[in-house]
This record gives sequence, structure tokens and C-alpha cells, in this order.
Amino acid sequence: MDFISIYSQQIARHINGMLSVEEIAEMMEEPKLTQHGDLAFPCFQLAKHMKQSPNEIAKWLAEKIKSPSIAKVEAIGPYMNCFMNKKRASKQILRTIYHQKQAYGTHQFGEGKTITIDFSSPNIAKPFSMGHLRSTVIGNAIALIAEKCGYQTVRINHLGDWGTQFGKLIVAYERWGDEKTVKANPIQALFALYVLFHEKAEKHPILNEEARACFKKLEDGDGEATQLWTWFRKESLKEFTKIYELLGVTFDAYTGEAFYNDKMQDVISMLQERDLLVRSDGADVVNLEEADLPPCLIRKSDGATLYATRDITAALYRQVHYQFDKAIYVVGQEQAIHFQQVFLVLQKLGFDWAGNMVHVPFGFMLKDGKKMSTRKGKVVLLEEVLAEAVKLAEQNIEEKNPALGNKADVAKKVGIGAVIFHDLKHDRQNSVAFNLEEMLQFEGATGPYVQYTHARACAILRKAPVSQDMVEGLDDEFSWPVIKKLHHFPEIVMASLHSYEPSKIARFLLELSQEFNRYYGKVKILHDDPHLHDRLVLVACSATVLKEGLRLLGIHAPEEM
RNA sequence: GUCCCAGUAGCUCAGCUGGAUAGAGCAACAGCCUUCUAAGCUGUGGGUCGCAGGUUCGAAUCCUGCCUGGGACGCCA
Repeated sequence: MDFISIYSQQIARHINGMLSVEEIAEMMEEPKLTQHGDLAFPCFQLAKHMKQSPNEIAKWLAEKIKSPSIAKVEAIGPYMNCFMNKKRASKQILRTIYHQKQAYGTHQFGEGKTITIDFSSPNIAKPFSMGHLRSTVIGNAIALIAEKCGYQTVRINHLGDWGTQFGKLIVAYERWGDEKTVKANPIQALFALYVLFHEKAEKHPILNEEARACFKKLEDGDGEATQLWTWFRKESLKEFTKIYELLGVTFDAYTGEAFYNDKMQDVISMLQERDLLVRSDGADVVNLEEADLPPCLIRKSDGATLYATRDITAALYRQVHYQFDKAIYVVGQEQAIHFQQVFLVLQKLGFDWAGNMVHVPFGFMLKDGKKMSTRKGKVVLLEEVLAEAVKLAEQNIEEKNPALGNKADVAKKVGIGAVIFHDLKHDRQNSVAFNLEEMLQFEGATGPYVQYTHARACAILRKAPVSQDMVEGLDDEFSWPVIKKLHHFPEIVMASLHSYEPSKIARFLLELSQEFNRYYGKVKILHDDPHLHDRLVLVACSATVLKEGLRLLGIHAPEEM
């Protein structure tokens, strides 16, 4: 049941091949105003071919079109507005959804293919800040959407557990830290040391060199440094796991940067064999001038490796290990050049699959108009924000539905859903200004609004469950906007994956909720008349799509709230 | 200096593969719960779509230049 092809085919029949069905479909528009029908075909192009005014053509052609699927075609100016046969269309749409249930919107084009998704990837020994929320929820949603499209996904948490920062941390710990403080409150203590290091290093730059030397020691397998590193990493993971559980995010691998420490030599040798490695100011780089990119640093002058070295190594490992058809990196936009460099170096090494790697950038979480800086200690902790959201949800429940059974569970789903949805409803490229008040808003265009709509639908179905599978279809003007929205879900899922934009689903859910709530306000669903059953099917289908859409964003849909 | 992203209602944002009268939410104001969950619905007010050119029958949307904000640009990640 594809409105556009039905209408396009009808038009093509009467225009003597001046335009192909595909060309017609391409021009088809969805009118902004409901009184303009379900589809609009502008006649400007035809006017050129037929050497008549578009208005005349619209008038003439509108009268020719006859199809059981189309109720009427109306010429308004140069437009031919098509009104679908609501009864017939809704019958098919509702049947499909009611029959497929949560499988509605599933695609097969990804079957047999694997996508690796590198996301979240927080730095060890630092608290999980609001800044990490974006990568985590966007990556998680993309993984869920990809799975809905048939792909097998490998979710990789490329932990920032290696690099000069550990040199800094170890130096700071040895100078100013003590075991007791760190043991008592690991992340906080380590983070304090990290911030302290940056403060001191500003006055005494020599500390930076000390840190670099210390990281080199770590890379070379120095016992004491390795012991500290192992400890720091373990404590951090414990902390992160708590957050991931709260958010409901899972990973298939926690292979961080350190994992590739003993695998990088192969890459360096490969680059040397192909004469790609060049000495420059004492460091080893790959020149990328031909692509107008700055050189990619592979090895520092002290011989230690860099971020790019590890990412290249990781890509090779992943290709061998997972044989990905596509590799996605959900990492902030400030790293765009880095990924261009990494992908290009892999291409220069002769790996064709480097063309299947894509950086999915996103905007910053801003605080006071600026990027949050971990180095200066200016962070907002995600854990605190989540706790605040859950608390607020609890208050809301107490106020609005005190009789609710499992309050704590629902509060968690609603509070956390609000935070995730707030992040995902924006275009991923846009920066998001951190605004706690806005994030904890439960009314209007929010996650709880969608959840509430779902809960409302569920409440009706509890009172009057759908009793049989037959669907006759609805032809009233109130249900039609809801049915049309439901019909769009599969294409939204696909578009959302192709553009790596979970926000498309988030906005779709808001629109669907709005249409459903309008319907709910205008029509007494449980009214006992011959259409009761079909209305209940519509409610059931709406609930299914709302729940499934939220699931794709990593958000729960409680049945009561 | 070069490159990337953004600039649309008081605020937060959709719309951007060109098409009819530029849409939501928040905030403000006015209504709607003896009837399916008011975390909802209905209505009112609010816009030189950053600026200036250009392409086109038609530009918020495409092109060029400029302005503003954010970011990136070899030994951090």
C-alpha cells in the first residue's frame, strides 16, 4: 500500500509517456494543509511538455483519474490534489500493523551484513559527564535501528584507556595522591588529581614532559606503571557499568585503546614497507597533502604512539575479526579531521574496505556557550542528572497518579527516558546547550509526552481489549491523520538509518503522539457503535508503534504512568 | 589564515534532494476534567527565514560574497 506509486501510476496512464512513473513519483509532494488532501502533484513540468498552462492540465487530468484506491482528485491551481480512499487504505494499513505487531517497520536490506559501531568510549579515570551522553545514546539508537533493518551489529566501547593522559595521572598520583583517598572514592579522587595536574602543569610545563616519559614507560610495560594503570581502569569500569545499566546500554566489546598496544608494531611495519612513513621534526608521519589534509602522526619523537596509530590498528583488527560491511564511529565533530586521516591512511595501505568507514559526528554539549572541558574540571555529572530526573518523575507520579503500582520502576523509565529523548530529538550535528530545567521538562515535545500517550492507549486497551483479528477500516476524518502517520513509520526507520539520525524517529514519535492525542480528544473511542472494534485496533496499532519507536531510541514505554 | 558546523517567532528547535498561506514545543493570554490517564486537548497573539547579490515561472531551501557564533587545523584524545 504505497500511496505515491498508486497515484503516480494513475497519472502516468494518461500522459502518453511524457514522464515516467518514477519521475512522477519523484515530484510528488505531501500537502502541508489537510484540506489539500493526501498527495499533491504539481503540473509545472507537464506544462513544459504539453505547452499548456499548469492550471489547465491539472483540471483536465484530475477528471481522468479513477481508481478504487482514490476517493477523489481535485485540481487547485497548478496542483492535482489526491484524496485516498480512507476506508480501503486504513483497512490495509491497520491490518498490516495489527498483524505484524512490533515487527512493523522492520527491513531486510541489512540481512547478512555486519556493522561495527564505535560509540560512547569514555576516558578512564574521569567521571562520566554529560558530554559523553551524546555519543552513548546516539550510538545505541543507531545500533538498535540498524538491527531493525536486518544488520548484525557489533557495539564497541573504544575506551580511552591509553595515552599520555595516563602518564599525567600516574605522575600526579605519585606526587600528590595517596592510596587511601583513591580507594575510598576512586573516580572523584583520580579526577581531582587529573585537574590538579593541569593546574600545576600550566605553571611548570616540565610536568608535561614527565608525563610523556611516564606514558612511554607504561607503553614499554614498566611494572609499577602498569599496576597503577590496571587499578585505575578497573575502578573506572565499575563506575561506567553503573551508568550503562541505568541507561540500558550494552556493548559487545570493551576493547579500548590499550588493547591495541601490542598490535601497533604491525601497522608501523606495514607503513614502512610501503614507504608511507616519513620523518618530520623527529616524529613519524604519513603525508596526506594530496587530500589537503595535515599529515597523520603515527609515532611521536620519543617513539610513543598516538591516537591515530591506535585507531588504524583497531580498524584492521575489526576488519579481520568482525569482517564488517560498514564501520561507524559515533564521535564528536571536533574529530572530523582525525577520522579523515585515519580512513585515508587505510586507503593508502590498499584496504578497499576503508571506503565503508564512516564518521558520524555530533555537536557539543555546551555549558555557558562553551564546550565542556574535562581538563579544567568543568563538568556536569551524568549520574547526578539522571538521579535528578528520576526524582522529578517520582514527584510527578505522586502528584498525578498516586495509586500507581510500581512507582519506582516507572519513575526510572520516565526520568531517564526524558534525558535520552531530550538529547535525541535534536539534529545530531547541532550543539546542545546544557539546560537542566529544559532536560527535565515532562510536558510538550518530550519523551514523557510520548510515553504518556502510549500509557493512555494502553489504558483503553485494558478496558476493552481487541477481541478479534478482522479489520474493516475507518473512514472518518479524525482517525485518518493517525493512520497516515502510522503508515510512515517504516520509511522513517529507513531514513533514520541512512542519515544516521535517530532524531528523525524522535520527531516522528512526537508527531504521532500529537495526532493520537488530538484523536483521543475528539473521539470517544470506547463508544459502543459498529466502529468500536476498528477504533480499538487503531489504538492498539498506535501503542505498538509508539512503543517500538521508543525502543529504537533506547527508551522504555511503561503501560501505566 | 584555511577548513567544518550553525544563524528561521521572546526562548528551544523542525522544515533545506526548490513549489500552494514558513510549522511545532516552551513562555504569555483565554477556554476544556459528573464521560477512555489534564504528563492531555482547543483557541489567541507573536516571523525583513543573519545581510547583499545571482539562478528560476517559483528560493527559508540552490550558487557567490560578506557578517556573527562555535569548533578543528603534528607530537592530547
